[in-house]
Amino acid sequence: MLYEKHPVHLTNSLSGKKERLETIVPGHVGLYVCGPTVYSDVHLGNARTFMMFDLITRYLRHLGYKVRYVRNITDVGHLVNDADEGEDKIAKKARAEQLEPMEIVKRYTEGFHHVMRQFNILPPSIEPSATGHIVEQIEIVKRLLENGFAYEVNGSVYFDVTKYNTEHNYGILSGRVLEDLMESGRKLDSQDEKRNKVDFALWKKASPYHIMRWPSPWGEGFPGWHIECTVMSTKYLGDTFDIHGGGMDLKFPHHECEIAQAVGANGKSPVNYWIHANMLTVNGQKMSKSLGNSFLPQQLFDGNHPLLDRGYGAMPVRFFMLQSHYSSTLDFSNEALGAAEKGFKKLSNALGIVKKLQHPGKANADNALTETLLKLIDDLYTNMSDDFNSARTLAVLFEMASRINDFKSGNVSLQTVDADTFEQFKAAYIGFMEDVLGLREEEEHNQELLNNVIGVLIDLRKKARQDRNFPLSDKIRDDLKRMGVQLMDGKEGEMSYTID
RNA sequence: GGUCUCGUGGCCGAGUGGCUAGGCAGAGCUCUGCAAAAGCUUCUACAGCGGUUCGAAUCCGCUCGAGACCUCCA
Repeated sequence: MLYEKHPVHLTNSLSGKKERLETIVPGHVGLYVCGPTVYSDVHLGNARTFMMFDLITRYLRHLGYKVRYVRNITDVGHLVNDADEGEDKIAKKARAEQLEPMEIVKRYTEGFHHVMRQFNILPPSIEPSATGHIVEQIEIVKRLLENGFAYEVNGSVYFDVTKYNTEHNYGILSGRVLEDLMESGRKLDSQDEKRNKVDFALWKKASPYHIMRWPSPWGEGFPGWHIECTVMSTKYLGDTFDIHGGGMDLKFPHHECEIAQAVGANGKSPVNYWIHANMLTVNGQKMSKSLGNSFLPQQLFDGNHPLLDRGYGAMPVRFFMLQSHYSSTLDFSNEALGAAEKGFKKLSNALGIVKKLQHPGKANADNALTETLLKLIDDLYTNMSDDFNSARTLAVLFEMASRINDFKSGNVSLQTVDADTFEQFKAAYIGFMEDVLGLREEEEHNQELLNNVIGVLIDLRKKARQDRNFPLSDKIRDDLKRMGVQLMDGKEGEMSYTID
């Protein structure tokens, strides 16, 4: 198997070190990634994280692993803002728009899926939703109460972090020290039900006007902010599974709480390898809604945003993101995207070329060249297996693209490589471009481009007709017709067209 | 304030102590009716100061600068 030949090493956030991937069941990988909260549009920064885990999944599968990829949809928990401030605004707005929560969930889930498709991000194997697992969440809260790591107050249940920390290590992932956490930050409100401010909600009692509510042993309420991930990950992947991923900003408290909940309930550490994707930044600052520097993928495609000089295609953007390592911050800029666009075009052109290249069969192989080509193929795996280094992998692909261009132009004859080597080379280039990196040829003939192209032909035809060069004008019309574009002449010499 | 990360050439970005990252941009050349594409050649680095080492962008310390988390955030 390829994964035996090219064992994967990945940086485990738990240890901070690069470790060799040893899966629980040989040949299988259980992967859980925290999905979006579907109460607003996903922005470009969000998309980056999902793209990075798409890359990881694609590569693991390419190596021959059977990957069960679970990515949730959070549709209850921190949706309705019941924080200290501002809850009235949201409640008012929801009422004003007269929307059911599920209508909102549906709208943004579909929007999210649409964005995923645009970036060629493959769907997960399982996409569970928090509201579909209320029963399981209640069960695990019960177990935490039984095990003494939770307490009930007025119909709400909280996780007892201090108690947990006497037996386990709260902070094992994020490096936080409980005493420090107790000292910093805001103080415990006198009305607060928590015993300590570090405690977090497992189940919240629903206020009379709270719209999302379910019956529970503690009265009507809704689940807390972290419990859904613990439930959905362990339900589908087991009490201990291989890899858990998410954005860097979820490391604390979200992932730390997940560990505490799982350990508290099941008595074992839930995850062997934690992977955190870093943030997309704009002018050095994290892209986020609250800072007002975020934009939506659609705005990126249209160029419809003050930060954008113009629009960019989804594939060049994907290429742009793959040029940096998932664990590094990536700074967005028009200049960088413009450069990426050109770089991507180069690789994309070579992809189109290599697909058409046919080896003549006979060969007088040049050993040095053969070795070089085989080495390049090997480098693809070496770099991807080294913590999914897509940036280095792209560098290898650029080198391969140069070779492809040489074959195409005849600078280097295809006969200097034997057919088998060439087929391997070809398959590797196509495979890594399309299957592993998820980069496909730009073929989205957008309507505007097509219009303009046909416009040029129409102008030529008009000129030809004026010159009474009818053989040419007829050729243009006939050739286009064969492609399904019907030109129609109007009375005043204007032309229109239809496409089949 | 606490914890942590980062600072690479005009721009973006890889870099596991010793070997060219790569892309974009710039310069020259080849090819080309003109372009484009492609090919060849080429220039510009490692925030600063110390230290460890035969040798450091890479390890250690300090200084300066930027950022992330500590509240929902991918």
